[in-house]
Amino acid sequence: MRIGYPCINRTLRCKADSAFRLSSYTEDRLILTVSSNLDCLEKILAFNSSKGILFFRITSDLVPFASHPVCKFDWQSHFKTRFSYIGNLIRAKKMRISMHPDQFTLINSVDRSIFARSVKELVYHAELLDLLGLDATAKVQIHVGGVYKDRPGSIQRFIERYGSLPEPVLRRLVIENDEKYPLSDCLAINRETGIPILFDKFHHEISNRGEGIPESIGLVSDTWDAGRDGLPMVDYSSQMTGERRGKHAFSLDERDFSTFLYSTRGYDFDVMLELKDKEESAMRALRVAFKDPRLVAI
DNA sequence: GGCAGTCAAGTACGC
DNA sequence: GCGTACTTGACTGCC
Repeated sequence: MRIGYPCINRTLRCKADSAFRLSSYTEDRLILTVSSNLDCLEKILAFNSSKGILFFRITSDLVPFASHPVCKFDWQSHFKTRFSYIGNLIRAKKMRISMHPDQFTLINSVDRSIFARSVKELVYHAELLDLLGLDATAKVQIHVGGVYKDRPGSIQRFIERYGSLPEPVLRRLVIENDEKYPLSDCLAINRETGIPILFDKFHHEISNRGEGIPESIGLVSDTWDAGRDGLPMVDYSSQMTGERRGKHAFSLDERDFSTFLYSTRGYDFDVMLELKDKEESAMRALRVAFKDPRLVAI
């Protein structure tokens, strides 16, 4: 088990997700921004490694507009050495990496042009992880997509479109249960496609068909090929008290996390903490999990 | 230098 | 049909 957090580090005074407006796009601006983002990514990874945080989600903004038609620049070749260097660092420290394209990436959109743009976006994510030299255990997670007032039809469209995705995307893509498509739907999609399921504990608590947390972890674990995909990934958050249902908590609820660790003790997986205070919660989670035999030691 | 409007992309929901 | 949440900051133009 590795423990991690997504995209942003609040301790270090640097950002790996600096971006700029489309209207101010120039090749020079892109090079400057990506260069600075990569420097910061390296600093974050070094920080994480020193704290025993071995799981990290790299921001989709690392290369702004990478999948947009405005970007004609061969950033892949230009930054090849930098990517390779950072990838070596990740592998040397035995860190796990994921990425999460945002809500605009939709495999099952009824609009084919949205699907086409989504494929470009997925290819960008896969290329980035390829440039880092990471194997297929580095995953790209997405949601199943929209419902479009026809759940069975939208699931079927996902399955059909999935089959047409390029191989570099297929080897990394995983789906995540959410309010719209709970675990049972994801499992049905897995049976047709073989796509691994990333279990989101928080979304599962909001939308489920009565499956308990340990049972669910067991079910999703079977969708990951240990040799190729690595350990299952799990997104962890809890409800912010007194807020709208579905709002992520600001910080780790140590008691809830401790209960979660205990109840899932029969399974091994990597945990991504989706909490606002990022590395702060990750470091607290590591202290909570200190004696857990699953924890990967640094 | 500071302020406030605005920012690539989509869906779903409430009014 | 429109505004807003999702999620959040920070870019950018303007004073």
